[in-house]
Formats: sequence, structure tokens, C-alpha cells
Amino acid sequence: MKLSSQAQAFVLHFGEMGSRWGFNRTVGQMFALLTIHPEPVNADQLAQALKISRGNVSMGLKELQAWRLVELHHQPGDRKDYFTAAGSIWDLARTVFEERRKRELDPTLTLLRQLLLNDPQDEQEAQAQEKMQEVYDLLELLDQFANTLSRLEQKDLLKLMKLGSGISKLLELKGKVKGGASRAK
Amino acid sequence: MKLSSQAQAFVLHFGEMGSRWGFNRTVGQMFALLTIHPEPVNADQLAQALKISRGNVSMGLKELQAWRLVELHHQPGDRKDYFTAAGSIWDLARTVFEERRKRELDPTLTLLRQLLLNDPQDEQEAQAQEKMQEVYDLLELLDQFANTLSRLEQKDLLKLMKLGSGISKLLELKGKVKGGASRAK
DNA sequence: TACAATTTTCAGAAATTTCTGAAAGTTAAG
DNA sequence: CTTAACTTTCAGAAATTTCTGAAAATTGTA
Repeated sequence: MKLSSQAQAFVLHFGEMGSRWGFNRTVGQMFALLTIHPEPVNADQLAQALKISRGNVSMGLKELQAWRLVELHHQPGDRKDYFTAAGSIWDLARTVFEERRKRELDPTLTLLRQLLLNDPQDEQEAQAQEKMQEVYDLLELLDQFANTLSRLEQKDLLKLMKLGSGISKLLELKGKVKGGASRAK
Repeated sequence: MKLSSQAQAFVLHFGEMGSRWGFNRTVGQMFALLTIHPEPVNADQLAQALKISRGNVSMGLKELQAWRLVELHHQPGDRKDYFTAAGSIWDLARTVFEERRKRELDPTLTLLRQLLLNDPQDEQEAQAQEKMQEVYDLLELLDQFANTLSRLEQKDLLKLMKLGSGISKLLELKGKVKGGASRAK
């Protein structure tokens, strides 16, 4: 498997960005390669194309499977496992978005829920809890919103994202229109 | 400066989550502490409370300043620098969101713009570029949307986030209502 | 200017994460 | 069952990131 210099640059960049997006360099590279490569790719091909060890590829694929970003395929008469990116670019983005929501918000929500169960023992603690409650409320809202967005149909999501500042205008409508959205069943 | 065990837990957790949110452990801890602490805090207090070196505090504060998450204050008659979190919880969240957009999307958009300028040399490259274009279009849209959201007034943002699945209903309205949002000036 | 208080820097140490490759494990075919 | 093809595991090595603390730089005051 030969990568064009374009593809090479794309793959290397995803490797560099990987850590900001929640995975390590080689996982980022593997994801990039599978994303632009139209044909299913096997582990040896990945190791060769990315110049990394076979073991590393195995671990990386496990990670990508945990993220639900790859799909396993088989070629008739070949015992190797072949992989492709799991779905369209939009599907992939949605999956990354969902996984990140889980990893970046859920643990904190869980902890804050715990901490907020305790009664504050003094003024100092009461003040800290107030802040924690604010953090909790915001993250909870964000979590629900992220959840809503990732459940939207692509058509609606696209419409929403293209609204731009028109969003405010649309929000003004809410509740002002006879039979408007807020009242719809 | 003494931290209650509640505050301690909060701070340690932010330290652990730090790497997922884009900063390292001690920066995460410093951010958490400044967020729940009502009074301005100086570098020595941070070092003592978090049990880290003075040098590390200095680097961490530099990082938090780069993120625009802290504000510098001075106490009359005291030459030390004192810090507080920069604004309300909402302000902070918005800032983190904006910074992350910059760090996680902009470099990739820049690279893809570059790569897409080149004419594909063969079929293979043409196919790869098609995918890259898709990735670009999606990230560009996401970037603009993130931008729109972070410019929204808190009131509107809150309204939007609370809509839940009502979003689809509201989107249906778009363009169907006389003088609706899409046509408003 | 001189000095003391404070902050910043940065080389090397420590901690953490990632990677390799050999060995162990699994699976399909004969 | 046996074997060969393939995948996974994981201990230790390598790479990277973070942290420390002493020295250098900066700053306000007298």
C-alpha cells in the first residue's frame, strides 16, 4: 500500500492532532488512513504504511474499535482481518463527538453528583458547593444538549448549523407563533 | 490556605480530567482551585495547597493566562500577584470552548485548505481528495457553528440548550412562518 | 542606584505514555 | 488432532511530557 504525499500529509497531521482529539499519535494516523482509503486494509498493511510495529497496530485497532470508528471485514479466501472506517465522514464525526461527550463530561457529572449529596459543614464549604452546583448545572445542560445534537437527523443538524446568527431570530419565534415549537406535541 | 475534603476531591478530579480537556494535571488542579475559591490566590498559596513546586505554578499560571482563564489582581501593600478565575462559570466554559475550537479545528482546516489547492495527480489521489474535501466541509461547518454558539448571548444559548428534541420542531418552522427567521434582516 | 521581594526560566530528573517484538493465544483448514 | 496463519498480549525500551529547584531576570521601594 502506497500513500500519495497528500495522503501522507493528511495521515501525519491526524497523528499530530490525535492527542488533542483524544487518541495517541498512531491511533490518529490509523484513523486518518482508514478514513481516506477506499478499500479495506489489513493490519500488516497498516504497520507497513505507517512504519510501526505489528503489536502497536493491534493495540491501535482495539482502541479504534472501542471508539466504534472501524468496521471489520473479510476477503473471501483470506484469513486476515480487514478494516474500514465505520461509515461516512458524518457518521465518524458523530461517533467521535458522542465518545468524547462520554469521556469528557460523564465522569465529572458523576463526581459532582456525589459531592453535592454531602451537607456542607461550614460557610467555606457551602460557598464551594454553590460553585460546584453551578458547574454541575452547566455541564449537565451541555451534556443533554450534546446528546440532543448527536441524535438529530443529519438533515436537521445541517439546517441548524447553517443558521448562523439566524439562530437568535429563530429563537425569538419560539412561543410567539401560534402552535409553535414549544407547544407542539 | 486549607481545602475542605470536598474541594480537595474537586481539585484532584479536575487534575485527572485535565488531559482530556486540553491541559495537564497541575494546570487542571490550579484551574479547579481558582474556580471554587472565592478569594484571589497567590502563587505561593497555590504551590502550598497543591503541593507542587513554585516553578510549576509559574508555568501553570502562564498556561492559564494563555487560555484567558485567569485574571490578575493586586492587594494593596502586597507585591505578590493574586489570581482569580476569569469570570463566571459560564464565562469560563465559553472561554474553554473557544480555545478548544481554535486548538482542535483551526490547524486541521488550515492544512486541508493547503492540500486541497493541489491538483490530484491520479485517480487514487482524486479519491483521497474527495474524502478530504468532505472532512474539510464538515469541520468548516462545525467551526462556524461553534463560533456562532460562542457568540450567542447567554439567554439565547440557554434557551437553545433547553429546547431538547424541540429543536426539530422549531426547525420545521423555519421558512414556513410569514416573516420567519430565515427572511428576517 | 541598591536592594529585597517576587516571578520566570530552564536543565536535568521524574513520571507517564507510547511503542516494540518475542512469546502466547486463537482459529480455520486439512 | 496438527499445523500454519494470523492476532493479541505484555514486559521492558524508547519517547514524550511534566515537574523540580536553583539561578537569572524583573520590579517596586527607598
